[in-house]
Amino acid sequence: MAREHAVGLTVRDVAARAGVSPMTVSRTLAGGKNVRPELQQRVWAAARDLGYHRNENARSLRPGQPSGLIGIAITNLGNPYYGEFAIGVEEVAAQHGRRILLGNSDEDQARERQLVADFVGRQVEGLIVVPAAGAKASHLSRAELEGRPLVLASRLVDDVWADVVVLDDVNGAYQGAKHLIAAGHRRIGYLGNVASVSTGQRRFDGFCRAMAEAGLAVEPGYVARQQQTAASASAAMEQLLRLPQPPTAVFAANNRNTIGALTAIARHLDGGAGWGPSVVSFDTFDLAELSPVPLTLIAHDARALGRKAAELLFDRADKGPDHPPVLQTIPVSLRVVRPEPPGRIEGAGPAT
Amino acid sequence: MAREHAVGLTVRDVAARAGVSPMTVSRTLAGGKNVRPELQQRVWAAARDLGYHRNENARSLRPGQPSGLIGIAITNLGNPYYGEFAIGVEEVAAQHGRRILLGNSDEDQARERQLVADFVGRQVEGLIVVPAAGAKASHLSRAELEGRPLVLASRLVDDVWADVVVLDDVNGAYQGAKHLIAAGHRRIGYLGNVASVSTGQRRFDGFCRAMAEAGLAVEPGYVARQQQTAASASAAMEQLLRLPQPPTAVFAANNRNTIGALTAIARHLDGGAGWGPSVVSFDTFDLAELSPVPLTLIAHDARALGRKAAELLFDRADKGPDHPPVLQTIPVSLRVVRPEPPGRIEGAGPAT
DNA sequence: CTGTTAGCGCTTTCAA
DNA sequence: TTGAAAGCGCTAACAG
Repeated sequence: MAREHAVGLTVRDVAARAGVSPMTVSRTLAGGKNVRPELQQRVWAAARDLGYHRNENARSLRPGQPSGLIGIAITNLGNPYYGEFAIGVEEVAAQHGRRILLGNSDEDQARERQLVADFVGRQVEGLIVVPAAGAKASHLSRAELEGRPLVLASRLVDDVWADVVVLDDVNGAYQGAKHLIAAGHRRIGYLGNVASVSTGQRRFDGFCRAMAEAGLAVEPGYVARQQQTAASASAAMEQLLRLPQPPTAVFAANNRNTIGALTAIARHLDGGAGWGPSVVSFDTFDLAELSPVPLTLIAHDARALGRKAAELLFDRADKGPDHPPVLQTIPVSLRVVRPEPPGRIEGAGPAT
Repeated sequence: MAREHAVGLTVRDVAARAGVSPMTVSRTLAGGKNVRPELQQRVWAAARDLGYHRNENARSLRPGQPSGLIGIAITNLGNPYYGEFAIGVEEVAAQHGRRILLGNSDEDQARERQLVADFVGRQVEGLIVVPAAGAKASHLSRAELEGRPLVLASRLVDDVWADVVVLDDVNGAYQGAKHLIAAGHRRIGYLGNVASVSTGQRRFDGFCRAMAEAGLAVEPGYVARQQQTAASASAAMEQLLRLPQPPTAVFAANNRNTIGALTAIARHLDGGAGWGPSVVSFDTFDLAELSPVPLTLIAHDARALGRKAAELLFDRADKGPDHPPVLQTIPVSLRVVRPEPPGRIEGAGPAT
């Protein structure tokens, strides 16, 4: 228990204490292959007494030795969706004995580029990137990554050679829009992400497909696709509510847009309006049950997305870099939180 | 532009290409002190053409060289509160050119211990830890950390020599409870965290103080302090609602408990009950505006908490390890989201 | 201003 | 089964 203010201990310190050579210490700590059990005991005891921690950086300096690090770049950790995603990655990484190097790109390409470069400099064994809006392939090329495996998560980027795991965006949005149409809605608004984010485009595509199949036009005046925050989504929703003929339902393409929409709708109702539009939301979120209007979620498991991303990374390490890229899709499912009351739509609309 | 599948490039490769010595490359990349501008140009060009990334691990191997890494252990990244916290830390760390090594302890002491040990092995320059429930001082001792600075965030741990940044838990809870009492409430329930988490204890203390000052007893039947998840909080709230004399108001000591409580209350109201208890919530959360009952938040800035934690860490690096530990408090403030209608309490309670 | 030498902590040879 | 030597990529310290 003579654990002093230990700093800068090395294998040699442990070796000296155990009365063996540094190599015996190294071998023991690496698993003990070809080391007499008795010596192993001595080494472990010495390491414990001294409070020795193997220097992982020095260890990975040797070529062929893995660094044990995985780099993750996320656009917005404050979004619980990405928080769950990160947990999923971390879970699988920890199972494989790897640690997470985390960066928040804040939806900024320059920052993302910087993060990726730094991850490479730190010898990460692989990268998992949720690409920022408008991110290009250049800083994600194989050359730039020095051959390290890359997994794109949640969002796609053109012309990048990488494994990809995304939600079933197109189909999910299609199902969600169909759900509204089947309930009788004809005037349907759309609140979504910028098109430079692949989910923004894919979900809008699914929405449009359902509308087209039903013979409904996607009115530009009902579409707002620039909202990255709940606050701006709330403002966009208010615009829709102020229209002479507001939509009877709204498709919100992610949790920030849904939260903004519901906030605006609640304010609207508190203001005395007796009526508010139904909502379909891509993504789940807390307190969905409190929705004052009919609400259906396009639900999915963000943690599973993170787990799958990490699994793809480790799979790639096994398969080698030359197998063709994999594209995995995480399923989504409709979850009706507050059903549409019968006959609601016929009488829908603002009091005139 | 001859950027090939570059892997394992070293200063020597760059030096060869630039026609200089490795030291000139090193000096240039380190800022260019005492290197002729012309040579610097050549070096940068060579590095760019080759796609060279400096090996940060090798760089930090040299004693005195900082690793550029900060370790963070968080209990639950999926909680947006901690997501915001992590962003705050990352922001400040990035400003200082440091990168984040992140681990999710999942409220598990063993996992936290493992994370901390690994962070030390990776030569982090400092650690920021949100201690898991019941975490003890042993694995956070100065010896165990080999003298690295430690900041405890959000929660306290006894007998740990570390800087600390916490929310103003006691006073916040006190103000929140007083707010309910001032509104006329006498039967007040409490939903909170386990006492082995310092916030759980501190917030309960503040609550009790306000109750005592008002001459009100804290009825054990109205107190539930074992909920770590929204689901269990919801169940606890249902219990309270089923009491013959349910509380007219509830103090929820964190966001998970509030979300559970509001969910249960909403279900209760949907079930036809005309009445539900008022709520005061420690922590903010999305969609608070949708609360069906009077709601006041004890609000604070989780990102600021993260920023402050990182600042304390860098301050400590300047001040040296022997200055006495600092305890910083992040202020909180009451925010009325849905006010108490006048005369509500007199008639409160279940229909009999 | 530039280059050479040496060594950070660890582990892969290779020899005993 | 154990140890000695060498070297991973980088940069202080010291020449030149």
